[in-house]
Amino acid sequence: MVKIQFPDGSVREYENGVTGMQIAESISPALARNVVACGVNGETTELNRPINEDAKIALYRFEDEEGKHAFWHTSAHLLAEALQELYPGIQFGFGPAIESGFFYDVLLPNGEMIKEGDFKKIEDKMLELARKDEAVVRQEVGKADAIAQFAAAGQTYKVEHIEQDLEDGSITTYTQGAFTDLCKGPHIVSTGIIKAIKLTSIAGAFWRGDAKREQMQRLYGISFPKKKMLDEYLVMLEEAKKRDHRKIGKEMELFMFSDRVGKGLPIWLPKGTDLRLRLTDMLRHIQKRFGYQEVITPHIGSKNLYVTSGHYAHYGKDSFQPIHTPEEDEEYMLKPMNCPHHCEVFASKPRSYRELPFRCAEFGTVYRYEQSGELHGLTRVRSFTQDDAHIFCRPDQVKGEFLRVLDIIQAVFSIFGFNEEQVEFQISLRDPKDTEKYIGTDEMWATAEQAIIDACAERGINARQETGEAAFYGPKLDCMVKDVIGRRWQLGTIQVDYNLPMRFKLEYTADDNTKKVPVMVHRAPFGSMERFTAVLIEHTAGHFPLWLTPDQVAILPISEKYNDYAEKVQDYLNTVGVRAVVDNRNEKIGRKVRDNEIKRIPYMVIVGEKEAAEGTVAMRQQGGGEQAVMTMEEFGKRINDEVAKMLEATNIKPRD
RNA sequence: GCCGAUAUGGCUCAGUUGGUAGAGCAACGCAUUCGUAAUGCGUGGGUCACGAGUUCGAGUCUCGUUAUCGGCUCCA
Repeated sequence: MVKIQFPDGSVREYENGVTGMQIAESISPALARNVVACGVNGETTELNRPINEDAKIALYRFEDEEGKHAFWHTSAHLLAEALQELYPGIQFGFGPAIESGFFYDVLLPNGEMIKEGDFKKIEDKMLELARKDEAVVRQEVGKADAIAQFAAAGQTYKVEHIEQDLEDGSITTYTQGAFTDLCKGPHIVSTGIIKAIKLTSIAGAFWRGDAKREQMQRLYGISFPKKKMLDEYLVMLEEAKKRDHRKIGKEMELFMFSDRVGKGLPIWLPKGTDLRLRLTDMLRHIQKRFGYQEVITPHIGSKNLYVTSGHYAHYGKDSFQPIHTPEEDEEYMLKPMNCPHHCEVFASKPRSYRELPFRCAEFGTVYRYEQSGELHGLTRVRSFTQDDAHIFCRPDQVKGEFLRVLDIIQAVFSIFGFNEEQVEFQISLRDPKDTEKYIGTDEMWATAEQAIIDACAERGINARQETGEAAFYGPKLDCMVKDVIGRRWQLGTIQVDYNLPMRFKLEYTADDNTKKVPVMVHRAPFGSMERFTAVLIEHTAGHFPLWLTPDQVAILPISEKYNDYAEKVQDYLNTVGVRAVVDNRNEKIGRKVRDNEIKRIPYMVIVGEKEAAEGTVAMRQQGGGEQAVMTMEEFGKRINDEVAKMLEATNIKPRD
């Protein structure tokens, strides 16, 4: 017989050979919620593996999302249990499982602080407790009892949480050993299968995310059922860090920051600029085919412009403050967005319904005062260039315009090989219960929201819908991607706006000769050149596609005797539009190959006596791929053909 | 902005309990003139982020400033 104790304390018996799945099916749904998976005697196993006598079952399957959640959630409790022993009087906040690992928010008494140097001690204590293999026991408690219980334990944050957020009848606690936590579960059955633990970092976190409340210490950690899995995780993390755009940006000399210029102000170096201009040209080419008209507007604007637009009232504190010119008593701001300028472009002459939609595009550089602690490489900066455009159209044209923008996004993502797993879309809708917060009529909102939903559906985009996330002026669609270590960054956004056209009193003459207010659609499909480049660097690990990469070909002479021929080849290639550099250092060919491999140049051509005599080059593909000998003309054509083929996809036209 | 950590030649990093800086790579020079992931020898290069303080003496200890990193908060 197999005797199994469950999280609620109950014990059941099963025949030998019963599988984890059969056990899960035999118990009540409420209990099964806690039966995430199973492991036997500390060894992980699949749910369908037979379980034999004397098995002490721990419910666990790590690969399963919910299994990870429970495993890491219990690990968070284990952390708290260890901390409680090590630091009497410690206060606990929240301690959930997260995407990779877990954290616990804590506050030591008397202003004491946990330091990174304490990690080893804490990890050891956690492992010591885990080895006791304590059962995790679930218990339902009434609200009054729960408050009394945690008040007695001195847990004021837990008490506050119960009092303010929890309802009587829905409160449960989980106990392992001497530690009891307020928690809704689920958990693994016992702590014994937690075999490898690593505390990863410590950070400040405000209680309830409120910057006005106490700041607690947030301890991050990760745990695994096997030491080997932890090692693999750490190796994976190291590998990911090698793709960090900040590291590669430095290695490839793409961009830099200077303390003297100022934090958050990126400087694009020659190679990075070269790449960015090519990227901009590609987007520009596509936009032209989609009927956008490009404009250029100043980097500053009168403060009144932003007062009119309403941005000053809403976001003034997040902008660089107005510059006062005492001579003429004027105030100017660095432009935090391009929309007001573009409204003025629309208003520059009377508009007819016949010329709508009017699509006004600009690679517009904007300046925003981001909090210093929030700056991050190229992904969060204080000066950046949006691939911005504002579309002025009739309400019935909104859906069509969304479809056209989605066509652009999908085309560009496919050019770079982004797939659905890497890109997430979110539709932000208004909260219909809180209509006061939003401007515009119910009908306008319904039309616009339905237009976004339908447009996504038509283009096969699986978008998450978030109610209450819309801007006060209209619904929007955002596009998110993850960086190397799983942080999410927003790239593109498409937003419907009923507000600005009214504030700027924009109008067009309709077919019935009445004046009507256009709808404005903001769109920046890739967000900013900075963020998009950062994502591209991490996505490609610096191995940019041939058409985009700064140096396409490295020419390696076998010895200095062939430097002249190498330069001749370079001249020819540059003439036919191929970007080639010569490595004329006095080094052996093996060394040159190695160095240029590390520099991530897609093609090398090696030239020596034979090639110089015959006018040929010995091609080598990056990564030790294809090798072949051909004339320099053939090689130039090959590169150009390959580039042309890659860029064919940019010759798209709107489908509707 | 808040919490914590970090700051040493162009890059990556050593530097023991405070005794006045070191390696590898890169750069430069010489030799070599080489056939697909590191040829050898040599040379130059650092106010140890910046500013105060403690001390006979500070890269090392203390305080402040700046920047960066990890989070929190924020993100038009």
